Amino acid sequence: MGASKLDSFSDKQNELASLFKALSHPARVAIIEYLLTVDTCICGDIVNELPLAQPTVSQHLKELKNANIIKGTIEGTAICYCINTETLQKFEDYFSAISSKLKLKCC
Amino acid sequence: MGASKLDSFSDKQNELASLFKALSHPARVAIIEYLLTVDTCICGDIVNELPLAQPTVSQHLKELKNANIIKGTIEGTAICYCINTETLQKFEDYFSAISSKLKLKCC
DNA sequence: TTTTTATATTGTAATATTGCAATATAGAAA
DNA sequence: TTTCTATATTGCAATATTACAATATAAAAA
Repeated sequence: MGASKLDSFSDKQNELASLFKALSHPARVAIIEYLLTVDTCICGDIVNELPLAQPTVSQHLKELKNANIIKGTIEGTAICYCINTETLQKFEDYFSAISSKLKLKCC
Repeated sequence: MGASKLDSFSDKQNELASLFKALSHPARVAIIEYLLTVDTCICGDIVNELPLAQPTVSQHLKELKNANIIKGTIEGTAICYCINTETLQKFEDYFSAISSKLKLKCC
């Protein structure tokens, strides 16, 4: 015991939980917010923005990429990261649907 | 080492990460979705809805309560749970702000 | 009071996450 | 080619999460 019983839940619930998990660390929130402050995709720089060592940042970037929250395209030696708009849209859609449902009831 | 370096990030980033962490498990997503399917607050029942033992569900409910995502009011022997609309609104606001920012740039 | 019912807490084992030094990889510059 | 520069991978220690049996708590019913 100790591991999550993922099989017991629906694919959608697992997918959503994975998306939230990808944002459940302040470093990864910071990465998203940094990508939002710059006008274009950014090559490099992310390591210098965070108070973490390069392998740690690389690991966080990998998790965000695996969750499809950011995209990374190779640009010579560097890698150009940017936010995956479609995935962010999923979050917005999910919470706006919840919000609509909540407005229909009283508590 | 191994623990998160929470001190290195802003309060807002830590707060957001905590909110996402609260939703980063399929059982907790399932709890939220169950609370959304019923018209009013629900007393009990949640344990029967999930494929997990009572102490495990209780622990997940505690995490959602600590994150202010759900509210629980004592109703005799039972406890009446419902979604905390204000916190859910925070999520919606956050992602709709991100969405607006994303529309202003091209990638 | 005793019993039942609903939920919380404690303790603990299994597993996952976090962070980073060391090292690997691979394209660009010299 | 060799060196530099940017990023990824590996390995491992510290810590956190998940799940649940056992137990505790506390109000309601008998």
